[in-house]
Amino acid sequence: MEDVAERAGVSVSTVSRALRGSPLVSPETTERVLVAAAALSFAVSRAASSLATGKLNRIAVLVSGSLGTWFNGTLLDAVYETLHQAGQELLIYRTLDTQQRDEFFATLPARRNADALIVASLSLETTQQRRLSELGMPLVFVNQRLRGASSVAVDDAAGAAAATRHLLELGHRRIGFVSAAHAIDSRPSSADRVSGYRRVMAEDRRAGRERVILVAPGDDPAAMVYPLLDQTRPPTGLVVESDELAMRLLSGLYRLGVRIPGELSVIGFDDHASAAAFGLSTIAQPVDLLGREAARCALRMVGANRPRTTQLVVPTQLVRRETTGPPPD
Amino acid sequence: MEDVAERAGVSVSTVSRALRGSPLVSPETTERVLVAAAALSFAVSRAASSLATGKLNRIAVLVSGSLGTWFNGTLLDAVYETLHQAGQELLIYRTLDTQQRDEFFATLPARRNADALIVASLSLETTQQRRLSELGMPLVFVNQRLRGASSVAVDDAAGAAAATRHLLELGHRRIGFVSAAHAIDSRPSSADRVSGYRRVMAEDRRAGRERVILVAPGDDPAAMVYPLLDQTRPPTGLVVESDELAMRLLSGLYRLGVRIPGELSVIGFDDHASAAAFGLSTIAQPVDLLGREAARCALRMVGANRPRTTQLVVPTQLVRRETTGPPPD
DNA sequence: CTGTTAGCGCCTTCAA
DNA sequence: TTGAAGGCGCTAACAG
Repeated sequence: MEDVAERAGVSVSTVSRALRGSPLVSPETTERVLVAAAALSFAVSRAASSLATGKLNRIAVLVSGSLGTWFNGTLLDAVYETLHQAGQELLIYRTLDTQQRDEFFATLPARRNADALIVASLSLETTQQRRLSELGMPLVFVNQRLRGASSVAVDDAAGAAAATRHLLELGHRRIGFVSAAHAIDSRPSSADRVSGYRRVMAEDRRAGRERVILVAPGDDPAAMVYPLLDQTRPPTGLVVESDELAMRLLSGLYRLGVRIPGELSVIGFDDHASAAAFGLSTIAQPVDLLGREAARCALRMVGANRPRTTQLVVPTQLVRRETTGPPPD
Repeated sequence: MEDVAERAGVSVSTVSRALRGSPLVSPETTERVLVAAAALSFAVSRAASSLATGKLNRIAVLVSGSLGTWFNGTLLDAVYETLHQAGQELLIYRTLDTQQRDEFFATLPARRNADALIVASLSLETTQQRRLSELGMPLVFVNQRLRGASSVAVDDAAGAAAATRHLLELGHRRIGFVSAAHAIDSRPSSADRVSGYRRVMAEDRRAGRERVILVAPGDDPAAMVYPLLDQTRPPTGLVVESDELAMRLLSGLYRLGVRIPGELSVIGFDDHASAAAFGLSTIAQPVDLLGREAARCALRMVGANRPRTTQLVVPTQLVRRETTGPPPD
């Protein structure tokens, strides 16, 4: 910066100000500084700048599971977009399993290393929540509502309810729910979705008995569902927790020769990028909106002196495609 | 840090050393410092630390296109994994279109803001390459070989050649290549894949005339391919540039009633996460290996005083599934 | 509008 | 093995 100052014939303070476009510097001087900086291909050290100002201009996101997941990818993309427009950078933390998660909470690497932290879709224990609040930095939770904290969440229960009602309206009575029973890495959404299904099954007089089918991580969902179809009163419709699971189920059932939706209707949840190609009926979840709003919320809290917490719930939408139809007679 | 020093009854220098596990500090002192730091829930400011040492402990990745892409997601995941093990953080830059890319090259936000930059899969113009080398930081290119620079790349040409040969061996003679003709955001891989196909078609005496089918961004690939099947000498096999394109093509053809592989064999490229569900034969591309090696290479260059450049080419693998078979008689 | 003067919090000599 | 002193590069407050 000294070099630039010398070349432009001004002081370093002026260079500093000019480079940040301060109105306190005359246009001509600013211009001169910019030219000098370009000539020397100079760039401000963000580390030094951060040290002096106390602002990192960087927001961290903690995600659970692979970054390549449809959900995580879409979310990060939206977060990036919003942060980028605000001139902020994106720092990523990822935890794949409980061990990594414990490590994260033990060391809290985000502390003093970002201006805010967005916590995406992971169920936290009470101790972990407390640990986060000790962080002393703005926190935004995605898909998890916590008292006294900011959050943006999809209305999972309402979405699952809508899916269930969709099948009821098509004439289905025996409707099951298929869930992936992850212990680790379980999302709060998961529980909400089952409960939405349960509520409708309990309250709607048309509905038969509820039935939840748990699929363990390595299992083939089709192998779990297929035997049920031979029973005397088989389910005619299935609400599946996520599109990913639904697509695995469908491709398995197709191979076993099950006609969809002739014999069995299937509706997913997410509106995964590949769902359209599968013709999968589903409950669309606006993950990009989720990411955008989470980022906005974080930016807002960073800007404010006394940050206020806000809670936002975004709606889902039924997408009718080819895997749901009337039940067999 | 002062507080910690006081609480532990030592100087700040000792705290600094102890916190980084320096062997110059006696075990008891170290222990005392660690306890004090934990009690005060103190964490080192990376900004200050970076300013003093000149190391950011952060590596940036520049990706083109959405982070939610299968390729980008998988790559970032592998990069993250490797960096995390080495105690480095991941900073992300994304360019969606030419405008954003120009902006990136104009401002070079990564300069002095990361210890190294990994440039993932984008075709660079000569001026952009030069601009990057002016950055004065270690550079690693993914899927793009540049003279005098480090790179890790998939052998795209060999992969496409293997796909073509696979069809030839099944008995196909009239084999086409389907490509997505993106102008912007074109990956270097794209060109290599066509050329691998071309080479085999030219050199293998069994092969008929080559035929490249270009699909523009918004187009329905099935709509482009379907009319060809009515010609007198229709293609019986297609090598498709990417699994994503292949899956779009397949789902379209299924709807039009084309039997795969009865009437037409289709082979993709990537081994996309959903390829197995589609039963898609493909050329598997080890993107995770690519990411891991790119990160390792970056770490190596950051560690070295006089960084040496290295070039690595990783192989692909044929995955036979249900979309390729013998041609119709 | 511009220059001068102190730090920001940490790390690295150099001395003890 | 530990402490003291200076500086990393930038910004903010205060003069002018």
